[in-house]
Amino acid sequence: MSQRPPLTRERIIETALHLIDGQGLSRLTMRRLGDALEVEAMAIYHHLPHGKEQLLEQLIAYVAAHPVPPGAGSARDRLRSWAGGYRERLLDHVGVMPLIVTRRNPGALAATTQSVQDLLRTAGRTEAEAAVGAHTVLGYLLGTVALEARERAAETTPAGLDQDARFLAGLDGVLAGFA
Amino acid sequence: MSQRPPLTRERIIETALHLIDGQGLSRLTMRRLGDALEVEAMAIYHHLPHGKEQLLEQLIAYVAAHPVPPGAGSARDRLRSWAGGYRERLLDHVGVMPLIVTRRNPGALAATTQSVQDLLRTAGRTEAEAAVGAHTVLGYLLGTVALEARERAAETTPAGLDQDARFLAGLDGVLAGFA
DNA sequence: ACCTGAACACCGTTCAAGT
DNA sequence: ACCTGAACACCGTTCAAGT
Repeated sequence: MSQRPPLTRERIIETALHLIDGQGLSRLTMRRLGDALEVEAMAIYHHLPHGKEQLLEQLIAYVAAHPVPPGAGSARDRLRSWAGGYRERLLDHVGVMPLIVTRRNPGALAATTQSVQDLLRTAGRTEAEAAVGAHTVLGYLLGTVALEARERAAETTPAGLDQDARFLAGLDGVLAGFA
Repeated sequence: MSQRPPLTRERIIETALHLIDGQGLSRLTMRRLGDALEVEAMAIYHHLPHGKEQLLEQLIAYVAAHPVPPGAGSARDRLRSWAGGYRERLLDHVGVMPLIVTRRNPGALAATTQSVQDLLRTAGRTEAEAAVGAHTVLGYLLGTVALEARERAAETTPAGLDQDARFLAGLDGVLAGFA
């Protein structure tokens, strides 16, 4: 009785993410992850033969993959709402931010970057402009989330500072230059 | 003979940084750091009583502290050359980028951010504009360096992509909105 | 004051063995 | 095929001891 669901890659990754969100990246260990999955740590290696390194790569892919969805509207409007959603996703999983900044799994952001670049291209920008624009928007997004996470950790956020408003104001400034 | 220089906090931190630059963050261990300092690992605790956590905090402070220097010229020119130098510094020590994105030592960027904000303020911006501008420029800088580091790790950088030129083009777009 | 040596709890991973 | 148990090398850290 108390059958546990079968061990799959997806369940491993989701459980690992849940563990990071709750206890922080430094407390994600193979042994603790095994406990959370109700399995011995060594069982994980059967599904992720390259061990923890592969697990971290999967986590990066899982969180970082967030391409611009198809849709109507101006490029600027679509980027604004896409960026807002991406930011929320990253803030929900701040614990994996240090992983994204690592050089592990360098292709994980490719699809996301490409989707922004394609959108700008469709909106009439040259290839070069679109490349610079996508890189700038994504750079702003990642960097700004990192800064916000630090502020929240500090608990010294100046009274009345509205992170949401500041993010949107900064984003509009960036988009004004590139979209 | 072969006297070794006295063990100091500064020497510990610089040696740790050298170790990260050469072998990567994951290979920075107290024992290896001790070896590099020609000392037992436990000796480090006499200078950094809070151990590795404190060491990492010091590394963040050491690399992230890069305020805009005093000088003449337009706000935009001063920010351009400051940002270029900061980017080089971060790329020279990419191994610590994941630490900066952690919520450790959240005050480490305060002086740097403040210096940008002051510069914008002096250049005639309102307090609110300066706050948004400083946050946006610093966010762009950190995020963009993280993306560049990932591209370099991938070795799949599209032929002919000039990271320097793209950085400057993106920076000019950002500065156009805020400085 | 400054450093060492031994010890402890914990980590990622290998490998043979179980079912 | 899927999971376990024991073992190995390594880690951060404590603490008593040396000088």
